[in-house]
Amino acid sequence: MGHDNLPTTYEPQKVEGKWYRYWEENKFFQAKKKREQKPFCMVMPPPNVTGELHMGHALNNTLQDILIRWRRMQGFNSLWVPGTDHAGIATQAKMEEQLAEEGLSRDALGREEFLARIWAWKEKYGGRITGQLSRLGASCDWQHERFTMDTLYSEAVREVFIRLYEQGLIYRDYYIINWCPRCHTTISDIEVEHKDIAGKLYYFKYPFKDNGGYLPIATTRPETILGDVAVAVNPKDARFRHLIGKTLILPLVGREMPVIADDYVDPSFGTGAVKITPAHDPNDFEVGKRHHLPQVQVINTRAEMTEEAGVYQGLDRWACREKIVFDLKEHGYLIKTEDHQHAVGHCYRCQTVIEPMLSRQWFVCMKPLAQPAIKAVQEGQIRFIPERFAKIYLNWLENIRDWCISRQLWWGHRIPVWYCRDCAEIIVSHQAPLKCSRCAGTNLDQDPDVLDTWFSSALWPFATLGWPQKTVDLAYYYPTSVLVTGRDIIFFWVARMIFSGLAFMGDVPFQEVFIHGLVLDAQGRKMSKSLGNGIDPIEVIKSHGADSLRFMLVTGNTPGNDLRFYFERLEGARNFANKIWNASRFVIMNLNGYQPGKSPSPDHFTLADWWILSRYHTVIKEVTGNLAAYELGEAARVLYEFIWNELCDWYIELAKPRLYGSAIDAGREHLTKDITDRQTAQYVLVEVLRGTLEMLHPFMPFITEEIWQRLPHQGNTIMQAKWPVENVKWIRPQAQAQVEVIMNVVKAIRHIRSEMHIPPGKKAEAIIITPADEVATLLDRWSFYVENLAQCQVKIYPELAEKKTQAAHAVTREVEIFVPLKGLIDLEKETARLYKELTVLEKELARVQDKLKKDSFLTKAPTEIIAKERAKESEFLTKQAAVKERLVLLEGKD
RNA sequence: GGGCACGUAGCUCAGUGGAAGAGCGCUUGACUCACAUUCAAGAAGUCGUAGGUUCAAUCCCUACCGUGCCCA
Repeated sequence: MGHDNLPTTYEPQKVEGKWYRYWEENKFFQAKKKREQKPFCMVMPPPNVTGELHMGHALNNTLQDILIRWRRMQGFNSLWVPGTDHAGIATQAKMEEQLAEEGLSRDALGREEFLARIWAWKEKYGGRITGQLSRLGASCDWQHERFTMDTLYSEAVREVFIRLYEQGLIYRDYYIINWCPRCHTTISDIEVEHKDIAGKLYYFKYPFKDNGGYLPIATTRPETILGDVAVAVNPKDARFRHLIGKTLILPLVGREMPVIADDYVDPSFGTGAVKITPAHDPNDFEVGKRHHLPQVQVINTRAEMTEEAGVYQGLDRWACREKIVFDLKEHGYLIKTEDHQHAVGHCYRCQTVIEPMLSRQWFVCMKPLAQPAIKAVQEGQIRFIPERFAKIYLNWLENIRDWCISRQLWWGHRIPVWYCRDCAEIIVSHQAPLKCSRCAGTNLDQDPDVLDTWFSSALWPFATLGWPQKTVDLAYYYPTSVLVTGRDIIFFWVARMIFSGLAFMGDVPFQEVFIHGLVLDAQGRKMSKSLGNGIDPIEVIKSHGADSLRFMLVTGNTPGNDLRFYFERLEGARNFANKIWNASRFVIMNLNGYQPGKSPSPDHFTLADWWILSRYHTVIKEVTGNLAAYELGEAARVLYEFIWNELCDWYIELAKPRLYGSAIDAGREHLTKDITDRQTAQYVLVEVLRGTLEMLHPFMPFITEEIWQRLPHQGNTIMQAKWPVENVKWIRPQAQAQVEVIMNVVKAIRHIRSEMHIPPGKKAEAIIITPADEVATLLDRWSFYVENLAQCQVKIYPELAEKKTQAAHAVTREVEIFVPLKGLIDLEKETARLYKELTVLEKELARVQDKLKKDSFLTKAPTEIIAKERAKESEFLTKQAAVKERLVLLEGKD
């Protein structure tokens, strides 16, 4: 393959689409039909079918894609099930907005027509988000794509409802529910967001019927006074004990109501006397039930006052509040108002203040379902990563309340319940019954409501695999391996999948739950539509490439923690891609004479070869280990550093002369002229680069495929390359240590060059002093490396023959270096530099010696630590002596 | 009120019971034949505060301060 067509800058836009099509057309994403290998399965958290990809999706799917690509390369029969969710409230709300723009409403349209419109919309735009996932590189099996409203999926939902009903775990009852007046539906407890609001606490007089006195009460919601049916006090509260059983007259309304005693009342709050509104407050509802109080509904589903509110009927709840306060004040009932911070429930979707309301709804009885779900996590059948999320999960399930599952929406799974108009029988059935099972009447009405969207997504891990049918997929892939999801939906989704899986499959839905954080903006705020601070992943992909976005999202991120989106970091990722591109370009351009399939004899490996191979195998070990521990960011970091700081900065530089074939030093021609040496370097470069690209492939799938295809390789795609396996026989600590000696020398000479402003083009002389034969031999054998990398001529002596002042001095762990600089040495500067070094050395030395002086250290610390400290001491002493001697010389001459 | 997380270089974040790390930014020098989306060198941190455990603490424990999130 020619290299003329390789531009110096990597252009992701030109390659990403091509490879995704290639992978898809060749069915590389599809799980294998043969079930011989071990399975690895994930189900994708389904995004809203009509939604668009946001950064949260990008992060979530990047993490999943990394895992699935890695496991696939490891040889697991891997299935990643994609799909979308019908997202009841969100989708319906969007459709209603659209209708409003046309001057229409859902009521005007009617249920059938409304649903037809949503389906049409879904058909038209439903593929958008999946298309966007493709842009990201998601290697999910599109043959397995599911939608929560698919016919078969709907069947599973009905099956679950019916089974739970038959087990007595689903019931219909009157209860205080959370009503969103804007979404016009009930929502469950966890869909209510409690926010502290600066409100007021109003104190009113409630007069007694039989004398002129009054009982003071306090409330934050005066509009609910109209629905009051009692005032409660704590039975232990001495202030009020004598009043229990007396009758009060409700101001403005004139209703007679009792003073009751109930433990629920907190004597320290307000006046210690609490007005009771059973139809509009969950606690009051309970109190009302205990005391058999009536329930007076004064606020309707539009959050306006009902007929029961008398003259206030038709007023909006807030307007009514003002009016009531005004009227009570007029009539002398207002005692005072105080500023008061209190938590107010808001709809998680539209942020409207929730109205607690008495209503008849369907509920799932949670306690019996929660028990096994608690046990599964406690006993380790499911592991949370990071573990702390298990506590959050358990705490929630242990305090679980029944789940309100009916929603007053049209878009969703219709509740499979019919009511007989003639005998009020309730019929639960898969299909519409023809006649009543009790009275045989035919006047049947289906419940108008639909199920909470999460009721259906709770079945995702098994319904997508074919449940309730006993499919091959279900038997093979269930329980799935790991669920990857955001920490914001542990309650909504993770917990519900777990108890559903246990209830219907008799087994956990996944073995591990990998929780990630949220993507925040640069200021650390949550990305949101209302703030307008969202960043569109597709725009990022267009400008920087999907690989850069993925790499940026995965690095600098630790499990469970949030991460901030920085364009600077995105650029860093793009630069990394470019770095890889150019390193590969270098290798590809230097493959003349490369012999495929021929591995050189180990005799031909140079020190550099042993070193990089040793490092490479260490990296394999680290990356694989990090992936297994879900430390994806750490794995990415290891690869980044290996590629940039070792492969590029050192190995490629060391390999250059061997490849170019031009002798740097005539005396060492044997090193460069040797065709075998050239081929050895090529071999090592190709092996290490290809293997590294393979490890990087899960993180940056596109660029790695593009390059891999251009490198000598076997197979059709990097996706199917075998994941590199660490081989300890290649790990050579000695080679690593030796290269480190050389690197230290190179760095020291470069440092001198830079400090002394020796022009880069100018060759310097480097006199290396070392009494150690071993080090001298090493540096002599590979002086060519030092000369090449530090632009100098190396001379090695056991000791300094002539003490020169006109030379810059450096000391490494192993050697002393002098760079003679005739007339170029600024003695003052050099002396200052040495003093600084001496200070540092003395500080370090003092610390080490203090340690070594202590008996407790010598007796209690492990021997290897003591040995290490002693080695440090002698090293510092040597260095210190060298620097001191140098200073004496320079200052003496001065 | 309860719980959890975080507090490390100017910024954003890794990390570890035994000599403080990266990226970006900053300073200096260089268009060196893979790459200026680059290379080389450098400055920069009482690892939130106070105690405790330990031979040894940035890391473990306790309290406190600050920030964020979740639950009630």
